[in-house]
Amino acid sequence: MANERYNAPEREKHWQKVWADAGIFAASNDYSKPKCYVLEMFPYPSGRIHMGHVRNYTMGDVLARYKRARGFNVLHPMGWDAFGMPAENAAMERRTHPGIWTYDNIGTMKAQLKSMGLSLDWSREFATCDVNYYRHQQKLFLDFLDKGLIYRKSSKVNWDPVDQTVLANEQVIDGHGWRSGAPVEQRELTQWFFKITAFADDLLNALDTLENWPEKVRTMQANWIGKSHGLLIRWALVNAPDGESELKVYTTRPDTLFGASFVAIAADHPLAKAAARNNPELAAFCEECRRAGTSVADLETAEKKGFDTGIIARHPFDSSWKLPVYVANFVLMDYGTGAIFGCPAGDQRDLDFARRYELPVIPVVAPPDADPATFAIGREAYTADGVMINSQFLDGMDTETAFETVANRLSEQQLGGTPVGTRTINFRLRDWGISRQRYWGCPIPVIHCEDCGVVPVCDADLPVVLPDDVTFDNTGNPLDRHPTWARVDCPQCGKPARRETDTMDTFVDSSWYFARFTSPHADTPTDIQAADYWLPVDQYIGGIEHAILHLLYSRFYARAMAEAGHLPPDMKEPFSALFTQGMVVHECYFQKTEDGKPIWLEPEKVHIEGEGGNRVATLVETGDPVCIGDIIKMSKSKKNIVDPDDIIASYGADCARWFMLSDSPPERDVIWTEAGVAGASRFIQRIWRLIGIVLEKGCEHSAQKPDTLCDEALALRRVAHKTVHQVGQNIEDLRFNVSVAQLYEFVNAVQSAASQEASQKGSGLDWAIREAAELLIQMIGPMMPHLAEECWARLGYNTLLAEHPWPALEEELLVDDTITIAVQVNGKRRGELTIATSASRSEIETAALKLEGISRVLEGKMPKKVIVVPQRIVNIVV
RNA sequence: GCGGGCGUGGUGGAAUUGGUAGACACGCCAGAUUUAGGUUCUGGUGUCGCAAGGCGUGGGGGUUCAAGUCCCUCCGCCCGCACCA
Repeated sequence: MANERYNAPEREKHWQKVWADAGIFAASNDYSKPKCYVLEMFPYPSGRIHMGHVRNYTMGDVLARYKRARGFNVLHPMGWDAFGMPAENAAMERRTHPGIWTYDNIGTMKAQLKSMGLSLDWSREFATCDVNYYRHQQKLFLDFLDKGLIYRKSSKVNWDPVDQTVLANEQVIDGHGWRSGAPVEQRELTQWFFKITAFADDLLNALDTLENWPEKVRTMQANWIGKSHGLLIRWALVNAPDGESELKVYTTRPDTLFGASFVAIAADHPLAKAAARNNPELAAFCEECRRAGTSVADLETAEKKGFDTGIIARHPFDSSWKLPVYVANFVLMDYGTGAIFGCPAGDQRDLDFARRYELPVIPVVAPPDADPATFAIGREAYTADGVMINSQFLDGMDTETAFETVANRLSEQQLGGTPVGTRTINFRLRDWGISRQRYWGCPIPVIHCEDCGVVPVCDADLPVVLPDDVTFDNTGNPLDRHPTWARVDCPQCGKPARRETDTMDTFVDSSWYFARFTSPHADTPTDIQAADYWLPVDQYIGGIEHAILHLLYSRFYARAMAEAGHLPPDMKEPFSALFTQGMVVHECYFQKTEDGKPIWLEPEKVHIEGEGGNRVATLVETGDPVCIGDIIKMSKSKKNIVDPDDIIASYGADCARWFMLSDSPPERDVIWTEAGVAGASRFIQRIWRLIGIVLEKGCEHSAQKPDTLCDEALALRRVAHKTVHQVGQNIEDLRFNVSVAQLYEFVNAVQSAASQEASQKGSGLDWAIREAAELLIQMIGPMMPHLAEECWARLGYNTLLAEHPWPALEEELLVDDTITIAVQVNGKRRGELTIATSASRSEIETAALKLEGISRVLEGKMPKKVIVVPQRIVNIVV
């Protein structure tokens, strides 16, 4: 028996069935138990799972299994982020329905996830395209609308004229639609918006409370929210069209007001539009501005250009000081007021602009160490703080004082009966436009009536169900083309009216799924008691690519849901800890065509020999040479993909899981290699053999702990219990790679103890080896659950390891009687000292000075100083 | 430009948060066993040196009894945002 290999694929299926039949991974509704909610970002059902999923879900599963063993009531659910454009595109290509494609994929991927042996509570599974999910999303929409958290406005959108749909900014590539390739147009459309800006300050401030989030994500969100303190200044205008008398300008640098040499407005600014009506040249310039500037490359190379409108602005502190008003291509309509005052000395863009149009450059802030009399601006603006110069009553002040002084003066100064300057806080964050002209999304539950306007669908009429009889043989939104679906009577006046045919952005679906998992079958969106118990998510795990959108939207949703009574009132942050895992990367292989273009090759088609820089790749079939490319993220286009199914079928899920946890720290990219998988597989067989050896030793499952233990036995117990302690701690800290290393080390220790022939009866070594083996199996349980379960049974247990508590530590074994520490002379290691752990400083010092190697180095010299850090180190200074 | 991160053997990476640098794994070398099939076992493996011993965590400088870890500075790489007034 012991010589047989462990047949992972076969035994894994067995244990998966046993777990499923026992139903042990369903979260309990016993709210008196301590809870732990472990969640990995749910997948989009694109077709098949990939190695990124394997890594993500393995990490979550290790934590879930570990927490369960530690006595927590664990919620570890899974679902599907199932609405979205790919399903519609697939429907168009395959002449099928998006729902059929989506649910097919879910079926496939669910089977794949099950083959990984994840401890998921499948009883809570849902897809966001299930009516029973999106009906509640519609209810949330209506309640948010009622609370004033949703509004409708006309806004500019990216419009793909071929696909007849709105595109998100991410879907516009170099000014062209990512799918159709058509030049994207800007269109004014009336859209629904979520008032995320109402929470801007809270979303920013609360970032400080998210201690268990990566610093990077918090910074990215803070930058995205983009809070700034400034002053709104009203400039009096002369010669403006339509008798316009003033222009509002937002600035964060009112201190530089005396350095102003022009005013600039965005091409879309109402004043610009008004001025352009009687000025074809200006109109053409504005049009040019609108067209440019979609791609990153454009922005980098774009020169600062402007057009003098002929309008004059009067300086707030001196009405005789007249500044030209330009339309400028670098002023954005949707930030601040769409208008700036240009201070060339203090802003690089303004300086570039001023040099081009030969406008004055007046230095107003001098560096603290510069001579104010001679300080001048050359090619670079001075943007840092300093001392005010050339600024009348501000001269000599520091930047901050000057800011305050200007703000105070302008708030007292009047223009047309109201203050010229108002202190303002400005955010970069925009409200979230959620209208999409697509079919495969959650219908927005409102009705448009000619008489009553926008009328919300009554609660009783929910859900607004997507019609199944739609066609995808044309572009645009199939809901618009449906003959009857949109026709409905107005709930208020009863006259014929029309349903909203836009659907919600799919980011809405994923903004509250974590809350729905806490009561997936409730008749209301959430069950407050369940939500109160389970939320927040204790550990959320997913990719960094969601650092802003998904994670910010979810934080907004938690607040909005609390306000609408769907979450406990004090619930704000949905995810108390966030972990962003690295990608799975793989070498890519290619051959070159005659014109030098690469033809990418699947890894299994390539054979590699040699090592390091001498590696040679050839085509398996023909032996033709193959080029080895970079190590990059697994992707279909580069074909550097390894299919999880293939690995699980030949090596088993435990092997894939173990490899994913080994070596690379979880936040860093992991390189998938054949050698690494083989190593993991060898380790599985090694554990299997080790258990065989332990069983042969003959120590019974039920054997009592002997009264006396030999030194070897005691030493093994010490190692075992220390390892249990450390592996547990490292799992909690998500340092899986370190846990893995400790387990390797432990297996080495157990194996070497087990191979000792000297273990006589009565020494207790047999018993200690048996204990160590059982502890080993319990420790690998969260990581390689099938192998562990199999070994657990082999060791004589007829209970499930998956239900077994984490081993209890014997604290006294964590501390050794003796310890070996380094002895340094002048900071260089010259010897080692093994001494009682409890030894005093003077005992350690005496023993260290007596060491042979030390006295030789000292050559009789008297030490000047001896530093003793008990249990750490001795350093003798001569 | 702004922000975040990283730099340790041939490779992935450890290092109790200032205390024996290179744990563990991969790879490689030598030997043993078996030699059909991702074998197994033993030993070695930072570097220079026959050795004693030097030198070693991107470079340089500093603090300290002691620095991979802290400070300054320079270099290199990766990621995110980007005309944000």
